[in-house]
Amino acid sequence: MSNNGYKTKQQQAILKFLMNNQDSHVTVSQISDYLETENTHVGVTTIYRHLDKLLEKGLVRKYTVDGTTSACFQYSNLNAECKQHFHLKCEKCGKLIHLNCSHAAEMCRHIYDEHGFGVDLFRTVFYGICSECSTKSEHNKEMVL
Amino acid sequence: MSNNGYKTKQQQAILKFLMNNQDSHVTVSQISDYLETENTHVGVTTIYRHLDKLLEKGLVRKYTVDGTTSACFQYSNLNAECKQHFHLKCEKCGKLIHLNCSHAAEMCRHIYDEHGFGVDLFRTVFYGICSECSTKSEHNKEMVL
DNA sequence: TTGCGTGCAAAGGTTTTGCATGGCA
DNA sequence: TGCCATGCAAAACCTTTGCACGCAA
Repeated sequence: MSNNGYKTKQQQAILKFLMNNQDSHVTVSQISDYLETENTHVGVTTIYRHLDKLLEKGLVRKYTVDGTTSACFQYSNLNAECKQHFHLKCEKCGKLIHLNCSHAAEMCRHIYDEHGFGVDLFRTVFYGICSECSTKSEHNKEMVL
Repeated sequence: MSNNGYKTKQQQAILKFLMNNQDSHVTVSQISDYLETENTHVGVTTIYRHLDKLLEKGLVRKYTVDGTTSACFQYSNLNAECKQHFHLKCEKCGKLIHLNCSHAAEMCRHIYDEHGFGVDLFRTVFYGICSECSTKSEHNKEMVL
């Protein structure tokens, strides 16, 4: 069944990098480039394969960001709790926030009860600007509606 | 300033197809294939260029769906109202629902007031299963939590 | 030793770019 | 006529696959 497979240097390096960057999303080439600077060459093929495994395990999330063409990945230990709260993602700094909020949960129930739509909390992400970024850029307010 | 550019056959054909399929998202190759069956050949380059323009104008939305590799586009006249309501997208049939719901608006305000996060309603999409699809597939219920 | 993990090269796709030609206004 | 629009080919990317070799257990 190969529950976890072998423990290899490459696997550890990738996972370590992802965990050190939980606050932001990274692309495959960013992972590759970074590891290169650490004198730890890992082929992109290997990176893709590990990300696939991590996705299956629910340890990373995969995003497609606005104008970019390549996929972004972000470490996020998706456990049972993540089915019950929302995810907010800052469009500025990329931070992922796990929001435990009864208001949100209630609204979800409302949408299901009244509008018949079953929201997939695993998949749904709220995009916007986090509090830090919005105070940081008071001068050039962009899209904070 | 080329506010709208020229009106061409290709442009009209693409827009017409998108408007006739507002309920679902389509890929560039689907657009191309369809136009081919209509004996209206339009190069993919042209399709990409028009979609870019339509995106800028806010007349279409761009998605990346689950396991697929190519981008999906969907006609959706984003007007001022769309800044004030939520968008629900069915993962099964692709339908896009504009949800005017005071509960949702209230929750948004709550998230901003209490959690300091300014939700970007233009960008945010709720993924899930719509009422029709959920009743349709009662037997193999998948991810309606 | 066994079999998964790795990395290279190549393939497969999607999207973009350059450039000559076509067509709207 | 003046420009933008178009389409082909090629380039540029991103991602996946095949296969031989490496390495953990």
